[in-house]
Amino acid sequence: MDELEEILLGGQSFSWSKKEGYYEGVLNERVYRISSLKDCENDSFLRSYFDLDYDYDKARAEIAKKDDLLKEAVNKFPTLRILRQDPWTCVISFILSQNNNIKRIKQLYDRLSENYGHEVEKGYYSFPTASELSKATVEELHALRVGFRDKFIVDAVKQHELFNSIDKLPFDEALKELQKVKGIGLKVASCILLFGYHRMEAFPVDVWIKKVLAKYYPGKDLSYFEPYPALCQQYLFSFSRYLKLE
DNA sequence: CACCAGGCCGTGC
DNA sequence: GCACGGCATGGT
Repeated sequence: MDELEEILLGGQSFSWSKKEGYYEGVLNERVYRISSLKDCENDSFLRSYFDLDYDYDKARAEIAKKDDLLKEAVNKFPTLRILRQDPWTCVISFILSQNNNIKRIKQLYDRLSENYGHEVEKGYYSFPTASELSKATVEELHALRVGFRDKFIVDAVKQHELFNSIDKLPFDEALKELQKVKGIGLKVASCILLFGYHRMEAFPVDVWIKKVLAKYYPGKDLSYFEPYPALCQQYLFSFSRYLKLE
């Protein structure tokens, strides 16, 4: 595994595809092709996107001191970072994510891009904006195989202005506000706040996190993971999947 | 054929 | 407030 694989294909973004020796993704109205974090240092968009100005080494060192499991997780995924993604893209991506797997979420993400986004390079389509997705009907979305999530996407589009006010809200209020949209519950709202608004207080609890908490942290309060809840969560998520916890 | 995946909604208590 | 069944789809 190279240093980008878990960051780009591990379930926080669905914008990227692995090619021979590099990754490519449509972001910022263009196609990016990168093979290492070093490729991102001199591009202002990618520098922010990969959160390159944050001291992950310091955070990792402190997290590794908490317990042996986190130490193993940090060592297994030494370059894992939290991406700073576009909020709207995260809203729809994580609505698609419910009761779904990463591979199929990516398929649906690409299908929405090809059908409602616009071409930025021959054969490459941007993820649709709220305005572009407003053209989609429940029936059309269902025909693209999004399943029961069809009406959730339509509701998110209808309430898209709500996502402009999230940044100003305290964390708990932002969580509540996002859940006014059908199909956004606590977990999806947490993912949107973390990956779309870079709210590092978030601690999304999905089936993998549930397994790792039950097995290794029974009865523990989430405050145990302070002051790096989101990062601890992300390391544990990746490690839980790596271990294939039952 | 089951069972599962970065869960949520509606219902019933 | 909490427990439960149902839900579209495709992979294993």
